[in-house]
Amino acid sequence: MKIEEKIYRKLLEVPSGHVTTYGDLAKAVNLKNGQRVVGQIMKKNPFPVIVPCHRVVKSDGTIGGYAYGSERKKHMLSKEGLKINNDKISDFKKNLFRF
DNA sequence: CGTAGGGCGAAGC
DNA sequence: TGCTTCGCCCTAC
Repeated sequence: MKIEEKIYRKLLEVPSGHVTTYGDLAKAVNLKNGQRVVGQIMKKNPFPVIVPCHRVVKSDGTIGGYAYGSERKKHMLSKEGLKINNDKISDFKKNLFRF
């Protein structure tokens, strides 16, 4: 199975209102330092509607990038119940989903 | 098949 | 505490 498929699968396990990080997601699919790959895959995301790529943030809790604009990403996250402070998630660790 | 690059990360200044 | 640099793995070209 391709690495990207695993990533999508894992990402789908993240419930609304929760987020994960690029690094954690990478580890979840057996990639030690695959953070960049995850980002790459998200960007190339063939199922943008199915896969909630906006629930993936950086390890420090900042929003990070988004193929359709980080603003959109922030908005969606806040709509899911997350509190965003400027570009960071206030209670990020609290809402962080662990596999 | 080789090279560049990425929605990052951790360490260094 | 905030910015810069280097490194990492995988995919796409």
